[in-house]
Amino acid sequence: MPEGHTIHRHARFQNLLLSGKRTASSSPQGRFAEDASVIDGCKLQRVEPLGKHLFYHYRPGVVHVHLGMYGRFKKIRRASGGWPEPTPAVRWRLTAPGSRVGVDLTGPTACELLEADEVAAIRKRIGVDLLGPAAAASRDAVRERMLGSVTPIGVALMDQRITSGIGNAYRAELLYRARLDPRTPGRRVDPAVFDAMYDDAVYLLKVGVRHRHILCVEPEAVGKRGWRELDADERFWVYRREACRGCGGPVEEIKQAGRSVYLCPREQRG
DNA sequence: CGTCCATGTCTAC
DNA sequence: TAGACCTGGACGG
Repeated sequence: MPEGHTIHRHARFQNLLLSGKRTASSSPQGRFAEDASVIDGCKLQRVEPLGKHLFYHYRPGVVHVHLGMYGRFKKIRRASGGWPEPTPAVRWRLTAPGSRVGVDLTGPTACELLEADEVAAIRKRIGVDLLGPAAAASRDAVRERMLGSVTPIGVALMDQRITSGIGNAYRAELLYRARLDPRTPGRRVDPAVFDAMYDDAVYLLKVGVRHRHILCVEPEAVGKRGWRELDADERFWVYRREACRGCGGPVEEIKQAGRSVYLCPREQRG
């Protein structure tokens, strides 16, 4: 489930597990084998999340990981007989000799060892990380950019060059929670509505990091007392739903930049 | 077993 | 704007 919350959660966990340690790297699947051999046995200094990207800082270089649509990490545990046999699809196995836990990465769009200038080029094209330290202070600048344009707000929210971390599910849910039609041109969006939606994005992403799922429905709205109690089908107001959880009306599916956006035409206005 | 679909992004036409 | 990348879960037979 790789939107920004997933990436930050992986970074947090993997930092606790592996940072500051000499780590073993291998590529059972083979496509990362050459790069893995360069960093095998080197100390992992830090795992840095940036939007939907991860940077693994080593002395010889930086491993850049992007999960894309299919990528996932799986926790592995060392038993008495050693580490479990990797499936043939494991692109990167990362473990620390002293630890009982490691990770297997499968299916990423990117898993590559980069030089400093290549990392800098990626940073340059990634906008404000809504889960990063500059999120709150960047609201004015992001509002200027999105509301100073005719680009539909639903398209702008997904543009990782402006803000990073929001994916297709959060986009639909943020727009519903703001009662905003995705097709509304940026310059016609009410600034106060935008500010509330921006703060909501930061809030929901944090909820997602904490609870490991995209959760967009306040528990009280479905008669629950906590986020952890939400069932899988109670997480969304409109995303991939037939009926709007709010008003019960039909959810409309439209395409923006090639991706489906779900909205409640009764409640969301431009 | 097969087919379809997906929370993402890049690239070629 | 379509195709490519690449994996796994849901579902049908």
